[in-house]
Amino acid sequence: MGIPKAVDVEVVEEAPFRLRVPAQGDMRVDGVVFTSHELLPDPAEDGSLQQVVNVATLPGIVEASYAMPDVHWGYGFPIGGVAATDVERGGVVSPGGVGFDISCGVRLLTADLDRSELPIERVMDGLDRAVPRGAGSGAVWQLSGRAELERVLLGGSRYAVERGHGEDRDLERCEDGGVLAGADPGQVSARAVERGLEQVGSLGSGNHFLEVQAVDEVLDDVAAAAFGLAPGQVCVMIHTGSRGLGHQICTDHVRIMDRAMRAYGISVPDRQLACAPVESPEGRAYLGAMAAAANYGRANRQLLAEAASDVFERVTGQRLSLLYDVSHNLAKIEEHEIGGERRRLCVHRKGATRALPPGHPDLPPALRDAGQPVLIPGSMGTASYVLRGVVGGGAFHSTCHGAGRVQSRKQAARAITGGALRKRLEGQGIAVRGASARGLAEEAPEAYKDVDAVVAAAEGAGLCRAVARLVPLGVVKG
DNA sequence: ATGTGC
Repeated sequence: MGIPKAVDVEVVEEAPFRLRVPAQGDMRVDGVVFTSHELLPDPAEDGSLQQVVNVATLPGIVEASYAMPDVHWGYGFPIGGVAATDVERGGVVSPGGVGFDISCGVRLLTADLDRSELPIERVMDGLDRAVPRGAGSGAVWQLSGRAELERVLLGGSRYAVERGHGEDRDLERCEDGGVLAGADPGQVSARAVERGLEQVGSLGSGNHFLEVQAVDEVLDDVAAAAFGLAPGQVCVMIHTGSRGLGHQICTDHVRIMDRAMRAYGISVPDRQLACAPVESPEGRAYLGAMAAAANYGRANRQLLAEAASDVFERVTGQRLSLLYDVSHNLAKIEEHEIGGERRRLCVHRKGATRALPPGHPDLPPALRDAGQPVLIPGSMGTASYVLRGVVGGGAFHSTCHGAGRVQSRKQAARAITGGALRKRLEGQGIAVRGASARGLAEEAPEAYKDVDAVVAAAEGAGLCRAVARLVPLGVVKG
């Protein structure tokens, strides 16, 4: 990606955890970063602030080019970036604003068990056998061919439930009821299909994981009760996405848009911001393929959750119950008020989570009073969080998605060996299963920001409220 | 993130 452009931008701390970059040059709106100077990555090593500036030049962008407290350098857009464009006023959609792992997200399940009564080693041994992971193929489901894959692309978690992998209640506990509308399998290339056939129900690698966790601390009694969370309670968190299929779709459509941009008279400061009007053949094609990948990612998490639940039933006699499933890499068409008018916007969230406030009509009745659960996976061996949306929030009802990297994978692998890290985790009482030594080292906690500080910043910025802090008991990694 | 990389 090269060396970051030396940024010479004015950054104004206008409120605690709210830095503003006033529009200058080609910027159509200001940049707003919900963080402190301490959490902001060093511009000499990380290009994310420049990327916030670049995104502000996109046609049709409204309000501001936003970034969350876990912001860091990504492909075109920063990871932690939120940007909305006005569909009826030439607004664009950009695959770089979603990222390569389309619909990467998190699912949290609860067990009716206290950590003191959990036979963790036996559960971990069961999960070790039941959870396909690592690069390449190997998955819970074997699909018969393109026709069946298309049902996954159109149906998401709903199709998995129809096939007996879960129950109807699960769908109420998924963003969009488990299936994103508008999927168009016709826009998914043969190569993406080929990669997707053998990966439905697989974790992948990198920062993806399945963790057995316990509630360490309840921070909002009322919301925690509504979410079914109590101190000491055992939970399972699954963090994964759309695997090779989503990656291939992003690759394909970046190329298509890179070629098409000129015809629409669009110029961007970075080719990685390749984009096209939402209402153009290329824009619609991408959004159709993206929705297909989103549904693939949801079916993926549904199948892994069922596999984990089967293990819990065998070992403890209890199945798991779905608290919620969120995506943190997606562009969605949503209505928001801009300058006193309801507008149709294309909201890109890349490494950012939708966080609907209490009372929002899109929430299921059981969650409507408390607000949308927001699931924040911490880095390996550190805490994770459950947050909730708040009235008044900001950035089109969005908040952070995780700790956010501060070291590259290469830097992290240089700093520690996988073996040493495994020993350290086991010394902390965290069971580790099936991780490659290299993969483990790349995910060392010191390669990430402090998740407690990120959550404090998101709360301090008024984007969300913390509901519970979770700590890991065991981790399954690719 | 990714059948991991100029």
